[in-house]
Amino acid sequence: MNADVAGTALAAPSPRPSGIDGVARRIEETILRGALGPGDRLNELALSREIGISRAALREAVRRLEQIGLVEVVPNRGVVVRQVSVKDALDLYDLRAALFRMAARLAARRATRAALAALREMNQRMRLAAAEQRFIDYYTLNLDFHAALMRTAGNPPAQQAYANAVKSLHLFRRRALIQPAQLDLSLREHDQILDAIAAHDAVAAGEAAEAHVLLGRDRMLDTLDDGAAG
Amino acid sequence: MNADVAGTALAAPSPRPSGIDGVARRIEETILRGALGPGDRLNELALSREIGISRAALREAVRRLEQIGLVEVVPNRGVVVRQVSVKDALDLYDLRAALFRMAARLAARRATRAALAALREMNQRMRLAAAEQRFIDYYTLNLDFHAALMRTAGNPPAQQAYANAVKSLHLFRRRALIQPAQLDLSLREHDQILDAIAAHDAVAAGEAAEAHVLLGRDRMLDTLDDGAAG
DNA sequence: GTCATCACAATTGTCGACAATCCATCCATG
DNA sequence: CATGGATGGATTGTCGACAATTGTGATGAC
Repeated sequence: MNADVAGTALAAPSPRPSGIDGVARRIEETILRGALGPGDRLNELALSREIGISRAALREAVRRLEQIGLVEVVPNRGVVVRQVSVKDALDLYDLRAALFRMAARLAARRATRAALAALREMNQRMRLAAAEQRFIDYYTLNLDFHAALMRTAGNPPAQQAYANAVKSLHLFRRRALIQPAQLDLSLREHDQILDAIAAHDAVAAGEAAEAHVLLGRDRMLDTLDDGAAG
Repeated sequence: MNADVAGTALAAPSPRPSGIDGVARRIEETILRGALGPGDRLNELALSREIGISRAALREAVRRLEQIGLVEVVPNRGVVVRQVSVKDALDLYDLRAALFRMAARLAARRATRAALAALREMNQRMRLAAAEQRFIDYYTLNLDFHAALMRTAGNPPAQQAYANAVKSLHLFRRRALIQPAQLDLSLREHDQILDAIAAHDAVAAGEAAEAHVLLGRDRMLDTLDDGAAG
């Protein structure tokens, strides 16, 4: 995760959907998987050679990533993977809370029985993963659950804003370190959201969803304090 | 607002902050001011010649606009100014409502006396513009008021998401047609939001802000129905 | 020994040209 | 006359090269 590691970062043979979109997604995956960490610099020439495209195409892709918030562009000095401060992370949690509340409210009105069942099943799989201490699976399933709920809301711009916020939060250093005891809390909060949606209670669903994200923020802050204190 | 008008659309001598950012903003202004309307095609060669830059630079700028949601890119077929359907507009209103609620809640806790005073003054100027039937001024001031409140919340990613939603809504055909009688309602809703912020009542401020946007959505829908009926 | 100046290497910004694709038109054929 | 395919123009996709800027290291003056 040192600076200027572009030369070795992109070895993974992702299926590459051609075009700028595919290139952008490929760099995005590389950043999100941690091969390129916050603060790392993106050398345009090296990166383009690595991927096998021209600099012009690479630059177009990078502009998209800039708008998403994954990288910062300093004129005449290049692009670096964005550094997400604690303040930034808190802002992103607040944003996520607002969007998730909105989605839950809409889902309470719009969710089909099939969509609700799918959400319930995802939550069950999360519960299983937690019980078996498969924390990485739990983490992935958790992302999927939230994304699925956002999709159920049927509001594409909100869905995209939420997805962008999640991506930026990936760049926050001190994530992970989930404390197993807290997984049960989180799962029960999911149940509350789903129960409210099943009852078509938009207000309750919204409040539960908002609270869930904000409690997640608090749990993140706790691990931060622990890390600083111990 | 016909198709393929790129050749004459950008005559306005905007102050051009150099770099991709300036180019993107310039095209954005052109679209938002209506010189390029929804569905219009952007000819890369003509546009780049018009602005006085190369196609490569233009394409980088356009990629940003795509991520914002102002244009759609169809592979091998070019970019067109996005068409915002009624469904899209409703989604954007819902998104705005959620973000505006969040901002008002935060502002109730964070707003300084000076910021609140500034918001109050903007609202007064809106009242004056409404009284004098300067509807265009009113419209601009209204945008400024909302943007200022979002800024006061101190949450940059939310602020940007809100700004993007507003820009996309500009592309919605049937906006404008504000009915003067509704301006008073909107102004009083602003007062309610500001009163709640002044009282540091986050819950009331949030509810008032959310209601304000959703009522604005309803008012927009009314003019739509009128237009269809009459 | 410290600081200012200058030249060089590295990287980004910009550009024009070539290749690939799409669309409209025209022509041949049933 | 309708339909399918070929052809040409126009537009987008991609690329490599050149110009401009920045950072770095060496050199010299105080």
